[in-house]
Amino acid sequence: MSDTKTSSVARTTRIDNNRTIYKFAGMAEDSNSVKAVEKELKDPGLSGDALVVNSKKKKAKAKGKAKPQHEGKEKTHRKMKTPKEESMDFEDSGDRSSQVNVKEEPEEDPDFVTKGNGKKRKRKVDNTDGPSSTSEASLPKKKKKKPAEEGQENSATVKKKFKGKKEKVIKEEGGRSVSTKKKKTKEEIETARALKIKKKEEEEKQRWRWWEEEKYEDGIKWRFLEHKGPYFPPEYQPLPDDIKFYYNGKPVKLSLPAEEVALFFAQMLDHEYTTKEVFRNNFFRDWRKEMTLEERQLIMDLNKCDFGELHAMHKQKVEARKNLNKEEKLVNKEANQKIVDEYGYCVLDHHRERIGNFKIEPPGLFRGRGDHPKQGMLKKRIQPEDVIINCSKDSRIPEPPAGHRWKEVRHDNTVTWLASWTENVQGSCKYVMLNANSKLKGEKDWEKYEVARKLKTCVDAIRAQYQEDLKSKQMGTRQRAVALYFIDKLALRAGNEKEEGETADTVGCCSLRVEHITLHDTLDGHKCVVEFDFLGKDCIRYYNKVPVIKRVFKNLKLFMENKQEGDDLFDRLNTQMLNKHLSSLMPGLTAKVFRTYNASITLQQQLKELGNMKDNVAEKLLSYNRANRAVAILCNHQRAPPKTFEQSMATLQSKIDSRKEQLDLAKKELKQAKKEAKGSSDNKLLIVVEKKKKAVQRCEEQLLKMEVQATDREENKQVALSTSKLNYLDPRISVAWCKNMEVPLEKIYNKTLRDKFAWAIDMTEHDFVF
DNA sequence: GACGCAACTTAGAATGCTATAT
DNA sequence: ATATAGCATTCTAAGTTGCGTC
Repeated sequence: MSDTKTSSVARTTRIDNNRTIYKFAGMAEDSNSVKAVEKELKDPGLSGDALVVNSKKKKAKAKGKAKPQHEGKEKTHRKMKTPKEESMDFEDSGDRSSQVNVKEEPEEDPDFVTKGNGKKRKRKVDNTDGPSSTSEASLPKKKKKKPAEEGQENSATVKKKFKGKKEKVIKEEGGRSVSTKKKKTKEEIETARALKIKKKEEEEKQRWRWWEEEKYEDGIKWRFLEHKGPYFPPEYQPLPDDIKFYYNGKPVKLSLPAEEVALFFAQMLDHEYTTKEVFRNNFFRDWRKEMTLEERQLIMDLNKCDFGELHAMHKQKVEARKNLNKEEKLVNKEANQKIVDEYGYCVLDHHRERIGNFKIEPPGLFRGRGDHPKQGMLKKRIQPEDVIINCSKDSRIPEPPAGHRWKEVRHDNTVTWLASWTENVQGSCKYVMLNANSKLKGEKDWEKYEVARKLKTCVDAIRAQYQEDLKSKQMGTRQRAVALYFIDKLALRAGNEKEEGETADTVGCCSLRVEHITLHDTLDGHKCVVEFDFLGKDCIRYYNKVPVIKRVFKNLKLFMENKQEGDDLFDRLNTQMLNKHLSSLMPGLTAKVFRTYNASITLQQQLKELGNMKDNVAEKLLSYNRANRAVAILCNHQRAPPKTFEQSMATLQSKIDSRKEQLDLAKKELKQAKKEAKGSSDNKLLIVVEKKKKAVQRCEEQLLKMEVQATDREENKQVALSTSKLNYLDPRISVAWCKNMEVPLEKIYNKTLRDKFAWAIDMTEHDFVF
């Protein structure tokens, strides 16, 4: 809501991004040719009795979900997040219709055509069956590794260690000559580099190249699994005697369980959560359950509770931890490392694999997103007696903490989890699973992208089909077609039904309700515009105005007939039906595959459009980020603008300004020098001219770099790039792009990402096409 | 076929760490 | 030398999907 302020720079680019997105995302519109429109006009449409009956029939939901949730126009109350910018607004939508031809592109993509069928086919045979294939052809080409090449990354850490040493030396030897120091540093840097390279090589050698192995038969996830069990958080430490809780102004010594929960609340006092009515009520109810009878009789009103001292103590502790000196921090770090070494790894089929979340979640107050009805409830401490262990029969069974036992030890190799427990707030299962760089996760990820690539081969047929289905006599089929149109065009999530009162009120495609869309016959000169406004996953607002094809528009009108706020838009459709239909069109196809597919294909297309080999690395990276951003906007990946955003933008701008002045000065000097050198053959003067020229050039380069950075940052203000990078973009597209553009991969993938996508980095050649 | 649960992926916020500016 | 911006990592909530059960 506060976003109208967005600067023109950001706005322009965003619109650009949208525009490009729609080039492909609107493909469904393509066939909205004159003919199609004419046909539609002739469409007898909704005269069928069945349809009318259907539309009136209330969905037989056991939970009776379709009750209006808000009287009148209270809609805005649910909007927890800043709206998606007006960028999704109109100017750009004009382009959508004008992009009609471009939208066909994937099929006619020069890449696919010019590369020749043979090659393309071969690639398909090679890769499309991906991780699930056991054929030799599917094995990635072996590559010589070049560990030295990537040697950069750890230098920082190693260097730092040596820096510490250096300082010591200087201190001890006081006035030693500068040259000695420098020499030493150089040597050290050399050693550091060597060390780093070695480490890297070591790491590479240790890496399990599972993608070169055969896949297990269906359903089997491992043959051998051994681990130490999860790590439990430390027991509660009682408050020191001088820290007191007050009720109604009088100090009250709480029982241990009540005190622990009180501290949970006190720790959060700076957070907005603790001011919310729902949070406070839930907390208070659960807190009282932990109290002794006397406590419960005394403490009747949360407003009379004074957590001030507990809060202050907590803040002090945080501060103290921050202010630890180097040695103390190192001690802590080593202690943590020890825990990781002991509990953070498991052995899976002869390989040591990192566990993703080996720590049991500590107790605390539940922090749901948005208006969660359960926010503030007590999340209880998990005991070993709550935990199920999963491992090999013939492995060393993990020992429960002293005096405890496990809830159960099982040996189920059709699942990937090592431990699980049931969480008390929502009653759902929590799992300990492997890290993203593990075989189990990586293989699945690879498979995901292969399914998305397979969709590419049949997406046209599927689109044609749902276009056709828009005219179906069956209401359910029509609804399915419209939903699919949204999912494909707008990358909406499937939208499962949710139990009312258990979670925040959020929706996806299939669970859209009539109040979430507004139909405009015309809006700002566009016809058939659908205005979306709803809260999606994590209560992130989705706001978008989209022109749709006429048939979709007409159907939407029909679906909304005789309905009121709170009623489902697609009352004859749910995600199961939708997915069942999809899987009949292509094995493995589900609603979310469209998100993966559209995200990846957008990236590939954007990279092709934006990239310019002549650009310098900074500009290339800006292009990459823009392509990435186009995807993030499509998928509605938002983030809260960084707290320091305005300020950091201002500092950057002032830097740019001062650099500009410098540049002006340098230019003047160059002019002057040229003047002086003119006619003269004095070598010295010529040299001066050259020098000045270089200075100007340098200035220009730096200025450009900063300006690029400023643009990038501005455009990124509330767009989260990481989510799509991590979950939606086929890494092979990025790897191939880096190879083609001669950009070091480290510039776009950090260490974690490189680790996660090791399979892609290893197998991708420059000619990879999604 | 509704329902609920199990298992797994996707998500943004919170926190931690490091490189860089001052 | 220290502060801090910004990236990386951790955390865990919130989705999707498939399956078994009645």
